[in-house]
Amino acid sequence: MPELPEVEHVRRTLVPHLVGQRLTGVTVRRATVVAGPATERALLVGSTIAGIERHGKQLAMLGDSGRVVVVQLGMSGQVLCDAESRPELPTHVHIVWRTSRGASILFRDPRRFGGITPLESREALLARWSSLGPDALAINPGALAAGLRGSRRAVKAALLDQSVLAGVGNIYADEACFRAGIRPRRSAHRLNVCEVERLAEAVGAVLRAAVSAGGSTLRDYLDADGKPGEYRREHSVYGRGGEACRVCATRLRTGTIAQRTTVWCPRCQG
DNA sequence: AACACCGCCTGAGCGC
DNA sequence: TGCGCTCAGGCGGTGT
Repeated sequence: MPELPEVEHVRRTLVPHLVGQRLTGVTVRRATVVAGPATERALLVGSTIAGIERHGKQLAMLGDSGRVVVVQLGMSGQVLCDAESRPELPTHVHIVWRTSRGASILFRDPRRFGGITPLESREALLARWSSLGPDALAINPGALAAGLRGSRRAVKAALLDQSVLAGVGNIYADEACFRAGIRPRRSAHRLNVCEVERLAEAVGAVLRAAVSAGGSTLRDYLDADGKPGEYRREHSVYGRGGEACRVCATRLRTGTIAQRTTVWCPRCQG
């Protein structure tokens, strides 16, 4: 489940493969993953990739033509660089680009919650991203307070709202609430200044730790050793409902907030 | 107008 | 062994 740290990790690993490279061709194996016409021009064929940017969970490949391709990974999306040509493609590969260096760039997305959105200009990208809140890695207490102000819903629901804060998903929302000592069901507008400050610090700290670890879920995926639970060791609450809190040993509670499974410590999160 | 909620998808994990 | 069930969740669309 890619959230901001996993998407940032993908961005960083993609840069050396793509930036400065020209896209020489594309194979569209499933056109429905592309919003609008899946033409070569829209998919940057003939363009040299000038940079790869990220805002929240969205990736954008910038072509020197000025055109842009936005990639959203959704639940199960991957962008894979396949230098050597394998005999067989993995399953659920929807788009394959070829670069001037002879590499293949695959967009794979089994559940198809993700997708590709071509845009005609960098201005269109900025317009698109302006409807998102500030990037969660750069969040500060003032910006978070502005996003929570006047919202009566649960603080976790607000954290998951990409127009409030871009990049937080279910895992890191729970982890951030735990770190801040805030019960996720609290009404957002009832947090005091001190609590908003703690929450902003917690969101940043949790995400930075995950980014430097290469993304907790992604690393789990890359290991591919069939070793379940390896990455869970890093999480305080996510996926640990019913188990003992690592701080106070109280049994962690599970519930549903904003249609998402939510785990919290009834003692640490007052 | 803010917010809740649905439905899209596949694979893992489970009980039988 | 294998079947059928539940669960996982980002996010656009629709309902209240």
